[in-house]
Amino acid sequence: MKSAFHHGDLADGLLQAASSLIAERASSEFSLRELALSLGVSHAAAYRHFRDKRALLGELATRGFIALDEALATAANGAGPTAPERLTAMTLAYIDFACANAGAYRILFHPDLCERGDFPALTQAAMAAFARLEQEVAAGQATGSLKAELPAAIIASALWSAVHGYATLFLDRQIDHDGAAGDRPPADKTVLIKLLIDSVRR
Amino acid sequence: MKSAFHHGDLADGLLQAASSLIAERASSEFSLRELALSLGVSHAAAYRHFRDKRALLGELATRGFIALDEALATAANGAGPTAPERLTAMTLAYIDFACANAGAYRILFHPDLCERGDFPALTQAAMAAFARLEQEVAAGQATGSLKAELPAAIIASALWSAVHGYATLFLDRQIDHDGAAGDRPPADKTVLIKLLIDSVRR
DNA sequence: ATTCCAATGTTGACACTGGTAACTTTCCGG
DNA sequence: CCGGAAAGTTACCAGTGTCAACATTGGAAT
Repeated sequence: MKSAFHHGDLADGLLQAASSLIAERASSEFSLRELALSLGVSHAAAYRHFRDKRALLGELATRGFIALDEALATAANGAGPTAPERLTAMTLAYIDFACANAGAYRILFHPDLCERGDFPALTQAAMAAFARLEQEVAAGQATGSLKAELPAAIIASALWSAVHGYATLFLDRQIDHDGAAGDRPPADKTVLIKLLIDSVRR
Repeated sequence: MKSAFHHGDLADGLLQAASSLIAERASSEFSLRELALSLGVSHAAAYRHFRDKRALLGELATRGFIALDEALATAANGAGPTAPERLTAMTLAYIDFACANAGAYRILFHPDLCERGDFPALTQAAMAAFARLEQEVAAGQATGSLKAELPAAIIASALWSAVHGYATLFLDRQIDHDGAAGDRPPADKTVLIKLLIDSVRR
């Protein structure tokens, strides 16, 4: 037992509690005080472990990007060998991850975290997930199954834009892919992905 | 002089002040109190004109969608007659609008406004902007310049997803299309749009 | 074992926020 | 001219992030 007299590992406890909260309410908003209360600890205890609320958000986002990266890796590993197959699986997994973890996904792009450089680990985790996508594109270009006129990074960011847009529009209830709701446009992630992959195929 | 003994038209004044604030700080966050203060009015005066802060946000978002719709209309009108040309102009205008009006664009998708039905005017404005895009797609299908296998609405929402994703990633500083910044992926809106339009072309 | 210290946690405050109730001022229609 | 509705004010409430001052704990050095 390495530490902790009163709680155990409050830093991790806070992160866990925050994860649960944002998962159950599908929103990225919570207060430090309710977090502390739910752990039976005083409202200021968190400040022994995080400089700010932003710092906690940053750590949460870092873990989120790592989880997202793992989901992408799993999808790619479970798919066939060709780049179009693998990219189809990855983009689909991306959208599914976002929809299944609404609160967590929103935190990845929390406005308070958009100043790059404040949280190096976060930047690194985000870049790692992107690099996985970019590398898959580059591999496809090398094999000849994808267009090679454009840099892999530019193609990858175009793919990212599309799936990110779909995910956020869906989470914000601006589009719908379920039953017929007349008050918002219909959408289809399969169609989006098919159009995307076809547009980069050789 | 139609009315207003103390201020003139506080409802509109508040909306204007909010617009200025979010424009200059490129963020969608502001407090009702600073709004009131900047108009030389007490902090509770706003509640004579808006039930909530949400109501003010809703009105702001409604105006934002209308402005966006106008930007799309202008772009389409200034473009050539073929659907690919027009859609290229519209998607480009969409991204430029978002980047030029960061705060306003964020408000369009503010989490507090995602419950559809709370603000009918907002839903209607958002649907009108989407309808303009969808109609352009449908026109292209009718002329034979765009693929006709898929419903126009599904194609339109795919286009929307892509440009929305690009815009939000850019506003959140997750991608960059300016000089070489090593800490975020490079992107190119022109490439994205070209890929998109080619993927729906016949 | 005793002592000391750094890590951890608590209490109480501060400024700020959105929101409400009760009161006052102003204007307009009868 | 006057009464009531509209518009604005003051005073308050609960909740938030944050900080400083204090208390407690456990392990390390003696």
